[in-house]
Amino acid sequence: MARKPADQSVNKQDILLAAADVLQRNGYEATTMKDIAAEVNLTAASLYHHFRNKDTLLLAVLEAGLEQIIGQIEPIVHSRLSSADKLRQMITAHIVSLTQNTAVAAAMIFEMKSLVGGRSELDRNGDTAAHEEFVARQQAVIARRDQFEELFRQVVREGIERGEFRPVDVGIFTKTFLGAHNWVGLWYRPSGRLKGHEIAELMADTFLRALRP
Amino acid sequence: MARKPADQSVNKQDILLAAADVLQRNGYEATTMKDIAAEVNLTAASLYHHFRNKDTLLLAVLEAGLEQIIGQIEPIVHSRLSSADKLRQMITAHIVSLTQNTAVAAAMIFEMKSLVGGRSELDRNGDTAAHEEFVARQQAVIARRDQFEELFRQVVREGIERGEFRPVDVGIFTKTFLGAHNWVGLWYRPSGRLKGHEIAELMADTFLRALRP
DNA sequence: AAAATAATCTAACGCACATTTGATTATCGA
DNA sequence: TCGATAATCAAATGTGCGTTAGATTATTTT
Repeated sequence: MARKPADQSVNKQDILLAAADVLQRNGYEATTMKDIAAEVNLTAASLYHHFRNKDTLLLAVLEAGLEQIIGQIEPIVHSRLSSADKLRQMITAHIVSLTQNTAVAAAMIFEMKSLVGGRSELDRNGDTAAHEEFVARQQAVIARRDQFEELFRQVVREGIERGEFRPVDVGIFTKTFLGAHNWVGLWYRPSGRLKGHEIAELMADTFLRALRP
Repeated sequence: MARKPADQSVNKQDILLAAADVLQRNGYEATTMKDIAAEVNLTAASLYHHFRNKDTLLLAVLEAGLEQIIGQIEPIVHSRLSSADKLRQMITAHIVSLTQNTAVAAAMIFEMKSLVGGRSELDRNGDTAAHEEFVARQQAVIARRDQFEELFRQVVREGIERGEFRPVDVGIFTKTFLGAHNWVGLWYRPSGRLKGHEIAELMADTFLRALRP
């Protein structure tokens, strides 16, 4: 089979998107390096030029997805809007983002837990130096996920203090709507009855109503 | 190693519970037959006396979990309560059930999708007879999951017709609170600040408020 | 243009895992 | 009590997958 001569080389970003795609379809364990490589017209071996190993690749997918969404949410928190307006915009941004990249969304939902409790491949081999760096990045992602959640909690708390919202259990209420959001990433289909922003609006209505004093 | 002579034999139910437990911790692909077997003090080979293969075992876990929760919800739907009371009881029953058996809950959330899109091991081997039976059971589980969701939709619709609830998009609203519920199964810890029934109450409050005309 | 580095490939390795085989022990119905 | 069936095991099989080694080609630097 003749090699395509000018098939220009692939970068990490391409691989991350492809990986998210395959991950969404198959889940981490069922996703092979070959699957991911095929998606970008490479061989499995070539991926190791870009990523140390499979676990690191997954981690990079999660990191990228997390930073992307936090980048969208954070400015809203620190704006001068009313708490209600903030929350509405945050909810919308989150859901729209999830529906626009369901691949990354699903990867984050399904694979995040493998960071918390899961045994990773590296656990048994002896490269402790690389392993420790990996564990550190792993914990950083978990911490970042918590910070993300805290952004929402902050706004709910603020709204209660300002008297815009009724007093609710901030932790539970936040987990309630974040759960609803994440779930969207699992059932949303671009071909469905409603678009992402329409779903977002309906859900924002629901939760802002539930917060009315 | 001397065999324990009177270690009485294990039944399918035991295996299903053990499997759900391991599944929760590791996810389907990362769960080995040996892991499950160890949980009930058997060897991997022995599991094949009870289940045709690994896929069938997963399927049985999902079937059992689904029937369990439907059995709890269905009577409420057909009772004489107000729609609001029905919904409150259904929400509570669902969440309490999820928190009482987080193993099965997580398995259902994470592994259900492998029924929809995933490639199962059997896909490539040639036993078409067994394979077709498997596919049939697989589709039955998916259909049953949809029926479960329809029970909730039904009550929301009924409440709107009776004027108890404001008119909402029934499909989206239902997916909203079911998403919130399922999420509970992923973060709930028995050692946490609130018990299952307390969480259930708070969430029911949220959604019933959002439905007020 | 030479040297250095980046990107990719083919081929091979080793291992963990699902599954099969065939034997062994327990239980139960007649 | 005996034959049948259920439940279990140890051992072997085959395969798919992550990963490595080493060579080859492309690109960038000097």
